[in-house]
Amino acid sequence: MTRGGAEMDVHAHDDKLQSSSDAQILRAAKVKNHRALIEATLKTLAELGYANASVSEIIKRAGLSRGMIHLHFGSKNKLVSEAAKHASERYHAFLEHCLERAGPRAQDQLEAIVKHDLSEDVLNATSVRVWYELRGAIYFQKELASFSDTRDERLRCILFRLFKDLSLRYGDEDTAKEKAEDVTFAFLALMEGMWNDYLLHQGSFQRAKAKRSVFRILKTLFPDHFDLEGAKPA
Amino acid sequence: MTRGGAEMDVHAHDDKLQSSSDAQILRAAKVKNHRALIEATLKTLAELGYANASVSEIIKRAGLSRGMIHLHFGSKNKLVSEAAKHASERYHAFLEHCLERAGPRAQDQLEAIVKHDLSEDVLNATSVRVWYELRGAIYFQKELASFSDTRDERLRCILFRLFKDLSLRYGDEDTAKEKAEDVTFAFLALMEGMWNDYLLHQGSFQRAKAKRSVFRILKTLFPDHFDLEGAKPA
DNA sequence: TCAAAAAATGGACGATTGTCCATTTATATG
DNA sequence: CATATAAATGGACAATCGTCCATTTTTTGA
Repeated sequence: MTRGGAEMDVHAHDDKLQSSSDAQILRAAKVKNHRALIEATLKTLAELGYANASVSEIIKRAGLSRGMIHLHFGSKNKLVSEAAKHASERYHAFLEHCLERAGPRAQDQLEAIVKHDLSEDVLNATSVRVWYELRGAIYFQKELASFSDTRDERLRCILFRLFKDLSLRYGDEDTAKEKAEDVTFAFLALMEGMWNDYLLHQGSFQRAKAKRSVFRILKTLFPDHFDLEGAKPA
Repeated sequence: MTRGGAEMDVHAHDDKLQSSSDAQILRAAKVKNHRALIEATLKTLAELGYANASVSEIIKRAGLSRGMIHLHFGSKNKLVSEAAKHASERYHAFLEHCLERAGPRAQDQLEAIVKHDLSEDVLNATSVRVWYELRGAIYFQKELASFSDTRDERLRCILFRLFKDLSLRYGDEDTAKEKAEDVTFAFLALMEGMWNDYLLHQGSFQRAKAKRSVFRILKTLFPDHFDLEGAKPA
């Protein structure tokens, strides 16, 4: 943290001779505007989509002037990257929070993940739209991949561990491992598919139905550990 | 079909006095160019995404001149709509073909749907990218929804019928219906999630693994009718 | 309090967007 | 073959894009 936090790194046209000491100075207004730009970017992505999220629309929502994007981030693409990073970190942090709050058993942790992914904090019009747009934009703005990739990989690892833990109660090591692999893959696809469905049918999407649907799959896979409401009580 | 096929409807600035008889004349070159524009649009969407699929890029791929889009479709948005319609119909037609070819049992039909959705004809870089881009674009080009909506609804009905058919072998009418509802919902989400995953990890995506994953879920739900390879033989 | 430094502004810039139309080219019919 | 009509062309057009920078405004420190 000697450099005062990476988030304050203003773009450097020639970053060979970064005038060291100056970087320490943090003015409150600057960091506020920095964040305002990121929030405005996410807002714009949600409201207009990546294709229509222009500099003009972003600064309009941020209530700042045109030059601020170049000043703070160097380019619009880099701003979008920072916004993606921010959104990813926020998702991740909330997920960790939910996992910590939940019980220690594998089925409790899994229930927490399902309920997290279908909660109004995560599955809402803004977040899901942003997620969809940024995902699509990875294709022609490769650096966006890094954020979602690390997060997805971490979630995948957690899920695999939990599913393997449960699967071992139903069979031997080898079959449990194979089962856990398949179920992890399917579970991730299932949750992402739910997000897609939410995006497409925001008016008629029913959280309760979605939840019951997921838990029915889990109940069928692990009948001793789940029912249609979630993890079975101890 | 008296008007020579709706696809030849050139935009009409004032369509009050459509000079009837002229519409009959179909020149081969015209319909060819019409199709070329639609194919070029899909190609551009796949290669550059919705955000970068400009008129210039589309006509470059079609090998035609700038004015053709306005001449044939009236506007770029209408061209994109027609392209979406075309892609949707192609998907639908191929699915129906697969269903007809498959055996009559519910498990055979379901196996056909899974294999169709994960086949190289459907799950390929071009088609999936186009699907993703058009889906996202629905948000700010509402008319795009109509095509995917009707198709999705039809698929949903087919799936529900098949799943209910199977579920009845495992329980009474009421529980079977509820199970079928949940499974239909989950199955659709699962397949869409697979498409998402394919899009994001085209390099490492494994069809076989995806297929096994889906069939494992189906096997767990309907153990008498599926194994890890697909429908159980008779 | 006042010069120096940092931060923010808003317009200029060339490039590109989608739309449209005056021409040109190709085809069909008398 | 000549003429009418359909089809295709490619540039003009205003609007908007992202980038950048000469200014102005604000804050800092002696």
